[in-house]
Amino acid sequence: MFKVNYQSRVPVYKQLYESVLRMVSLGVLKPNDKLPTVRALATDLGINPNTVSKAYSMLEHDGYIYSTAGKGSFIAESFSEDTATRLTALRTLKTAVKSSMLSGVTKEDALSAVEDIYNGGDADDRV
Amino acid sequence: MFKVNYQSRVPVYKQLYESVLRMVSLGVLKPNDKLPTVRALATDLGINPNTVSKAYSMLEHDGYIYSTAGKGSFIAESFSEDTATRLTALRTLKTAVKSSMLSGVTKEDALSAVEDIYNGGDADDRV
Amino acid sequence: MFKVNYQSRVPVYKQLYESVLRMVSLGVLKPNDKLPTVRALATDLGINPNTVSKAYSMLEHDGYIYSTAGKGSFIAESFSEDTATRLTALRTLKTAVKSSMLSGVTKEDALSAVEDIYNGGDADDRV
Amino acid sequence: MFKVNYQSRVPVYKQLYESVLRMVSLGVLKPNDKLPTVRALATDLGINPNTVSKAYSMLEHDGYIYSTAGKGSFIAESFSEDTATRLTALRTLKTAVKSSMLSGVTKEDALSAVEDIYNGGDADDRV
DNA sequence: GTGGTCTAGACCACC
DNA sequence: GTGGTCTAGACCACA
Repeated sequence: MFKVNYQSRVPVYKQLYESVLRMVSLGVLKPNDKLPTVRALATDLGINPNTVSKAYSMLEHDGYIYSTAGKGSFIAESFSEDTATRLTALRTLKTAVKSSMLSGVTKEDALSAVEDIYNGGDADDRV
Repeated sequence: MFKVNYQSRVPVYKQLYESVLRMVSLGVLKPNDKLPTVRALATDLGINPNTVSKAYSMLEHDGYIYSTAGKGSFIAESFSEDTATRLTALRTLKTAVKSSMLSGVTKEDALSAVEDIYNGGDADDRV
Repeated sequence: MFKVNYQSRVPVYKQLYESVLRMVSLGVLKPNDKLPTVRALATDLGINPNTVSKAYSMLEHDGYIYSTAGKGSFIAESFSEDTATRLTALRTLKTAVKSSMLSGVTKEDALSAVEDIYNGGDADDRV
Repeated sequence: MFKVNYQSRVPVYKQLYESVLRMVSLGVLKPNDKLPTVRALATDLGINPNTVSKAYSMLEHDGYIYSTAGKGSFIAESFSEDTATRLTALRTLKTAVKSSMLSGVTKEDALSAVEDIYNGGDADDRV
């Protein structure tokens, strides 16, 4: 269900964090669904339980899941598929903006690109 | 001229690296413009010269600036000269904007995302 | 395993950088092999950990190795995987050998030049 | 007659050093030919006389030129066009070997490439 | 004075 | 324990 890339520079706990967000945005996980226990997921992935615990703590801190001792961790009620999708989309967008900036795209061009799209312009239009 | 956020989890040298790129993207710095000397910028920002040096070294390694001992550091001519890559970057950005729009991201959020990045915001910050 | 020449004008970190590449070219190191830890190699060579770290950082930046905190540094899989570039490199080398032969370089000199480089000699040394 | 690239990472004095070698190998300068004076060349190129002086000192140290106070600097008698050509060719070869090594060419392949060429193999043969 | 390298020693995030 | 970052301070090559 969850996968981590050990060769990646991205910390494992962060990969787990984002995996949960992705699961919700894809509709695989829904509000009040139960997440695997820390130990189960740790042994399943062959990683340290501390790492899983760290990811869950961050998710709880950010209000995306809630945990109750003895029962487990669950997707927060407020964390619907829609909000998850919008959230991940916004993050992807930021990454795209950043890489375009690093490629020499000026701020004006970037802003007008956004305007263009939201005003009905087609992404495939010649620039 | 350059600013760094010491609270950020993003390394100072990386903030400097991107600041220079941003300056060029904003048109403040142009090819063959002289960058502040390593020591001057270090004392100006209140940081260690090594940290500035690290940023400059990386910029040079990546071909964005050129440095010569005894003279200083300068914006490379080839920087942002390649309009072809800039145009493809812009098209990639437009595609990203469009898909984010389809995922429910509002125009305001998209615009502020652009502002964030060009003002030094980090794409990796949790929303 | 790794050796550095402290007398050389070539920076130690660069010697290390090329040593790793040489090790792979010689077949001593293969993809996913673990490199010595930064601290271990530093004490082994009697140099500062920062210097080793600098070499490793550059190797990672250039995609030859990958490092993860808490685990170590490893030879990248993609390294020397690209036989195409290796073949073109070999053809370029042959052209260079031929033109040097036509310029009066003896076979012995050419062979010892190759030995020099692969044994750590620097191409920039004055002859 | 002499040119220097101020943007290059190669020190100016070294560019001058190699310029003289190239001039001899091209037959432009011959044994006992007079080199421009330090001051003349410095003002001509718009660089510091110390830099020219350094280049000349190295050339003299390596036996390629000789200087006599009050008269100037001259190409050494032993430094014929042939030796200059062979010298520069060997240096070019070393550079080529090094870059091929960095591209993943093994030592064996490099050595057999040399053998191939000197045994009559054509550089354009398929590898 | 300029950038480049290196040391010594510290703290942090990650596993 | 592992790599990553930063500081403080030193020396060198270059112009």
